[in-house]
Order: sequence, then structure tokens, then C-alpha cells
Amino acid sequence: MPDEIQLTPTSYIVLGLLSMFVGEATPYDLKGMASASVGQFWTLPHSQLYAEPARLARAGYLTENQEPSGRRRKLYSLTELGREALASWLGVFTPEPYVLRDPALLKLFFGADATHLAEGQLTTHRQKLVEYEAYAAHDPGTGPRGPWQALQLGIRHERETIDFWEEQARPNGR
Amino acid sequence: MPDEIQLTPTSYIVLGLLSMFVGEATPYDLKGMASASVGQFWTLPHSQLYAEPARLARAGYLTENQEPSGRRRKLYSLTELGREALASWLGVFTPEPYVLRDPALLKLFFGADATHLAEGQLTTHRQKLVEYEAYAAHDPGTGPRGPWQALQLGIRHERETIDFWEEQARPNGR
DNA sequence: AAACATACCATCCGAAACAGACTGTTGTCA
DNA sequence: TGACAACAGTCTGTTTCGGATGGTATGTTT
Repeated sequence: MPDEIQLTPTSYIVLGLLSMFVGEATPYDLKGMASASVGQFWTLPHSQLYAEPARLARAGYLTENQEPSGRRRKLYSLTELGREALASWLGVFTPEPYVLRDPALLKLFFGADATHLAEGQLTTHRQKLVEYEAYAAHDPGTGPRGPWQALQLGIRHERETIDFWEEQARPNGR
Repeated sequence: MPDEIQLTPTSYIVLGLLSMFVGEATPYDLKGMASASVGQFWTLPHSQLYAEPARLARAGYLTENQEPSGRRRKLYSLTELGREALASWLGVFTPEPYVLRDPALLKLFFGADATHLAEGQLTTHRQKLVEYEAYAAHDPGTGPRGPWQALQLGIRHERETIDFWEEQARPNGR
């Protein structure tokens, strides 16, 4: 019955969110959870959060229950298979390639004026940093550890990026 | 005649490579250039480097000349329109969202064991850093500035990331 | 009660990107 | 000349992206 599908990062986001927050959720719920959490550093179009759970359900990683009346929303929850898949993904190390795609970096590469570029970048990244630090402030140790750790890396990245652009912003020697 | 198309980062990579290295290049050339330079931090399937120039040529950003004999390769070069498009992209600041997609970060977020994760990450990132530093070593100031600057940011990112995972690797207090 | 406003919720579609299998061509050196 | 590496390009099935669009429930005003 379950089709063979291959699980992508998107899949694991769905599985992960379901395991982390609740037993059961609608795509709309997932949308909210995602954008409030993992969506900070891993965005996806919300339409994916409708398509992906359906796909996972077909393959047996989730169960799908439709509300019998009203909006007839679809409620998804993890099956044992889903739970296992998540656990094994979490446990395995595969040298998965990460992607850093920053248009600003591309512009810099191709010769854009660094000082000018830096202005914009600083605004963006400083703002992001403030956001992150706000998060970090009101989550001192409670709740699951993972998000907090991920946040720390985010903060470091932002700080480093800001340092870099600050250097670029003042046009003295290299 | 020129269709209206929207220019994506892929487009600008093609335009940028053409402006940076040569007057004229075949997709195959572009492939080589890309993987040796910008491909370090912005990968794309090589088939894109065949499809994209064709698209750009149709829209008037490039001219397409076919070799009259032999392999009859297609040679592309920038038109005035292409040159302008590139220049204006380089000059404009738009708060373009950058993407950092690191499966390891996702795993950390969803509760993977940090110490264990760190092992793998350290190998990967240390290797990347060595690579970058090798590049940096044999390019002290000659040639265009952009690539060098971009490389510096890359190096910083790697260093920071390594620091982070080193902390995760030793399991003392947070 | 009718009209309106606003969340809330979901689907759909074209365009682009992806991944990689597959084919063909030229040069070179035994 | 024939074997082999390097060169060069094409094609195709999936995924993903990014929105446009369109419904439905729940108030809120008149």
C-alpha cells in the first residue's frame, strides 16, 4: 500500500514539527509552527505544507483524518513508521551538502561596490540579529534544547556576517 | 522581439561570468568557469548553463553565434542590454532574502544528538576551510577584487561554523 | 437580519530549477 | 587504426517555487 517515496528535508520538517509540538495538526497549523520556528532559517512555500503531508500520508508516514463536518480540515499525525524515519534521520550522519545562497555575496563576487552593498546588508542582518537575540532572551533553558542550539548558530552567523560587512563598509585598506 | 523574462540569480551568474572572464563563451566554458569560481558557494546543475544562456539570448541579453563548422558550438556574448542589466543589478540594493539550508542545522533543531552530529560537521567544514584557504593563499591581491572578498566571507563562515561545532563536540555545560 | 469585514483555510498552476542519464565528437597516443 | 580520455551537449521526468485565487467560518456593524 505505502508507495515508496524518498524523504527530503521538507519531509523531515513535517515529521519533525509533528513530533515536536503536537500529536495532530492541519497543514494550516504546520504553516504557523514552521514560520514561527524552523522557518527562520529554512523557508518553504506554504503550499508545500499542504502537498507534503499528503504525500507522506500516502506513503504511510502519517495518518490522515478528515474532520467529518464544518471545514473538513485534514488532521495529520505520525505513524510508527514516521516516528522511526525521523529518529533514524536524526541519528545518521551523511555528509549532506548545505546551501548558502546569498544574492549579496553573488553581487560582491561580480564586482559590486562593497561599501554600498554593505549598507543594505548591515540593515538586514542587524535586524535579523536583534530578532534572534530577542528569541534567545526569552528562552533561557526551558523547552527542548535543539531549537535553542540552532538559534545559537544563527546568532553567530549573523554576528560574523555583520562584522564582515562592517569591515567592507569602511573603505580603508583590505 | 525580445520576450519579457524575469532575471533570476542564475541569469546574473551567466551575465556575470561573461562580463568577468571573456567576451565570448560556450556553455561548456561557462560550466568550467562556474565550477571553478562561483560554484563554490552557489551551485547549479550544468544543464542550467545550457538552458539559461539560450533563454537570455531569446530575450536579448546575449547574442548567440553558432560556429559555422566543426562542433558548431554556440558562442554567447553580452549585448548592451545584458551589460546594463548586470550593472543595474549590481548597483541596486534590494533586501533579497538569502538562504541558508543546512540539513545538519535542521537535525540539531529537531533534537539530534549534538556531540554526534558535530563529528561529521567538523570533518566537512574543516575540509572546506582548507580548500578556501588554499585558494586564498595563491591569490594575494591580483585579479579582480570581488572573488577575493567573497572568499573572505566564506572563510569567516567556515571558521565560525567550526567553532560552533567544536563547542558542541565537547559535552560540557551549555 | 442584511451587509460587511476579517480571519481562517486550501487548492491550483505556470515557471523555474533540479538531477542525472544519455549521446555524440575530437584529439592523441600506442 | 583503434582505444580511450576529454570534450560538449541534449533531453526528460520530477520537484520546488511563488503567488493568484477562491472558498468558509466568525464576528460586527447598521
